[in-house]
Formats: sequence, C-alpha cells, structure tokens
Amino acid sequence: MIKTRDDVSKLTITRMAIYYNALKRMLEDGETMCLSSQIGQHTGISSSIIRKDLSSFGEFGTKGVGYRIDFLLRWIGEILGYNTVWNTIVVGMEMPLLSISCYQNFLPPGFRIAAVLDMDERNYGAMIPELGLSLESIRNLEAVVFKKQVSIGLVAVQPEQAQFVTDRLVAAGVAGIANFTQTQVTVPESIALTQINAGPMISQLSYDLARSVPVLQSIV
Amino acid sequence: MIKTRDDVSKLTITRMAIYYNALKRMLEDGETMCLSSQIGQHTGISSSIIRKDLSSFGEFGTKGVGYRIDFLLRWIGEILGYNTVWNTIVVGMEMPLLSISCYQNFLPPGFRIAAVLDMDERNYGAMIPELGLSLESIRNLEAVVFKKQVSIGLVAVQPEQAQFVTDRLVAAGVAGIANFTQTQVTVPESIALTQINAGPMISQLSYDLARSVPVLQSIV
DNA sequence: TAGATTGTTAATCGATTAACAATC
DNA sequence: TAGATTGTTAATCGATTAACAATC
Repeated sequence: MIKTRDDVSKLTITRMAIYYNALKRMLEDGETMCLSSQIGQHTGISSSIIRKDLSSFGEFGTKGVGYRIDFLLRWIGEILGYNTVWNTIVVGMEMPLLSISCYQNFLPPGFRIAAVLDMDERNYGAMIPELGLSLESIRNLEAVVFKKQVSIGLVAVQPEQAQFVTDRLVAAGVAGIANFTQTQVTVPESIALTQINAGPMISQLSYDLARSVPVLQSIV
Repeated sequence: MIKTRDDVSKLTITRMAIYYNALKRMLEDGETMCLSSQIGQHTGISSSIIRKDLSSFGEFGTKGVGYRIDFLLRWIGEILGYNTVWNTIVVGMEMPLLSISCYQNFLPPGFRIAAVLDMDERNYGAMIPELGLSLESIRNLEAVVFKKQVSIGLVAVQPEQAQFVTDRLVAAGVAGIANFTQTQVTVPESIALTQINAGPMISQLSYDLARSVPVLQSIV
C-alpha cells in the first residue's frame, strides 16, 4: 500500500508529522472525514502541498469526498515509524526548555525514554518521577545503550561536548541522533541525524523586530 | 554599512544566527581571522551559501584574505538585533525540554526573560532562582506585558490554549511570538512569528529508522 | 607580482503553486 | 447525472551550486 520512495524530502517528512498532529486534534473534536483544505486550515499549509505530500506515499483519499481521518492517521503513523517502540537516551541536562515531565508530550509517538544521563556528577541518582527513572552517570552510556536497546540518542550537553558525546553514542550502536546543542555535529552516512536549532530560529524574531523599529534602521 | 533589504529569506536569517554561534566559538578558540570555508567546516554549510548570505547585508570580508571574526560578530549581532535588550515573557510550563536555568543559554543574545506565567494555579509563587523570578498567574499577562515592556512572547502552553494565549499576548502589545506548541497559531500581518516544531523534526529519525529496518519494509 | 579568497553572476536544482483530468 | 475533491502534471518560483572576475 505504501509506496517506498527514497526521494522524499525532509520538508515533506516534517509536514507529514504536522498533518498527523492536526488530524489527531480533528479526531478528538469528533470529526471522521476531512478535506485537504481543512488540514490546510489547521496547519497553515496549502492544500496543494498537502495532497502532493500525501500522494508521495500512496492514494489515501477518495476523489470528490476527501480523507478518512482514522485511516490517514494509521498510515501516516506507519510511514513515520510511530507504531514501533524506539528506545531513546537523553544525554545532558542542558536542554533549553522546561520540565522533564513534558518530554513525553513533546517526543513523537513510539519514542520511549529509556535513560537520562548527565555529565554533572552532583546530579547522579536524582529521581525523575515522571519517567520512573533516575539520573545516571555519563560513564554508563555504552552499557545503557546496549542493555536497553537504545536506537536514538538525544544530545543536550554543553556545545563543547556535543561531538564527543555523539561519537560515543554512535560507537555504542545508536542508529539516530537528535542534536539540541548550538553546535552542528557530524555522523557517519549510515546514521540518521536531526539538528534542532531553536536559538537560530528564534533569532528571526529579533531580526524582524529590529527592522521594524525605526531607531535601529538609522544605524545604517 | 548594512544594506537594508526586505527580500532576505528566513533560511538566510537562521543561518546568520548559526554563523554567529560558530564565530563565537572560533573567537573563544583564539582565532582572529577566518575564511568562508572555515565557517563552513564548523557549520556544515557550503562556503558559497555563506558568502552569499553575508553579502546580502554588506561587504564584510577582504578579498584574498577572509573575514575578521570580531568584525563579523559585531555586524551579524547588529543585523539580528542581538545588541538590543528584548524583554520576553514565557507563558506555560509545557515546554518539552529541560531545566529553566538553561533558558539563558538557549535564547539568543539580547533576549531577557522578564516573567514566567503558568496556567496551573498550583504552581503560582514557585521561585525560579536561576532567573530571580517567581511563577506568576496567567491573569497577570496583560499587566506584565505592559509593566515590563515585553516585546516577545514565548508560548509553551497546552496545544488547546495556544491560539488563545497568543491572541492575548498580541492584544497586550507584544510584537513577536515564538510558538513551541504542536499547534500552528496565526497572528496579524504586523506581528513576527516563529513556529518551532521540534516533534515533527524529530520524526525524521523514526522515519529514517523505520525505512532502514528490513522487517518494517515488508509491511508494504 | 603571484596567490588567494571574496562578492557576484549564471546555471542548476528542487520546491511550491495553479490548473485540470480522473473519478467518486 | 451533477457537483466535488483528489492525484498529478506543467509552470513558476526560489534556493543552491559552480565558476570567475575583482581585488587584496
């Protein structure tokens, strides 16, 4: 049913996940069918792109009618790997945002946090009740990856240590890395990598604001 | 000195912030000059794009020689609005990641957290020692934005409340919104908006992994 | 001057849009 | 059948790349 293509862009994959979130909300609202234009209203993405993205993977809709939401959710979930359990390991407590209890809402379906490691020895042993885990030493990295069958590493250490920790995770056998630090890291071809540059993306705001404030314009 | 252009893409602005981070690290390493190819090595971005991005704003380099790092940092900082103080307000404790003490590292230079608001009444009054602030009620939103001259709102509430909180922030007078929730929000033309879709970006990993694991391929 | 690297141009590549044939 | 919306094509738009003239 699912077309297997290698030429699907990263933009398409990210948008598929955005559709998934929107569809889940529509389902919760009691909807059962939807149009590409409705997904567009929920996501701010044009219906043309939505139909094109979906059709990269198969024919999920009915002409003249639209899409069944539950059907679409099931298939997008399948495409994005949401129906598999992916054990993840969090390394570092330098993640910018808030409250570890929210990791769960924030990670995609199927992602399971198997361990949280930190480089600061003072923190070892601290309980994280929301996850039923306690903070472990970075020294356990290789053992934890092996024992808990971790396939994805979330890197949230200080920028200086990002590449070193990434290398250790890869050597220990993870298949994918999400890098939240300000540094860009590199991995071998065979390893999946996502760099999340929240800071640079937020800089868009100060750029826009600085340009709209007349006082600053005059600095030219 | 700085060209004032309206046609610079968001991608260019995000990359400018990435260059800034890389240059700061190079400066800390004791470098004083750099080539576009060296910035490329630190960021994984091609030297062609780097020179093109920079030249959208002016001529910052010297032919045959390269760029002065301190000079470049100063100008990129000016372009991105890093040399101004931007008061920000954090609404919601649903941010996915960790440890509020790290907001500072994570936000771009110039961003100052003036207040943290939450919708959960049980949390009111809790101290955030790293920020020297205590958690306030959402009811104070308008008053805080006015009193502390807040120009940027960081929205980190539950998805269902994202649009409502955004509307209140805009009505209260902020000029920019960073939306960290899974929902896409809309704002008037005149308001700057950045949507940070960490979850969808991370889905790239499970997509890649699902495709590389033979067992799943056979589900077709 | 000879060597090197920027800033910029033209060519390529990819992504988005608009339009419509297919079909429920 | 008539009306509607998908899936897909062709046209447009924008971003990246490669190459090189300008120049330190």
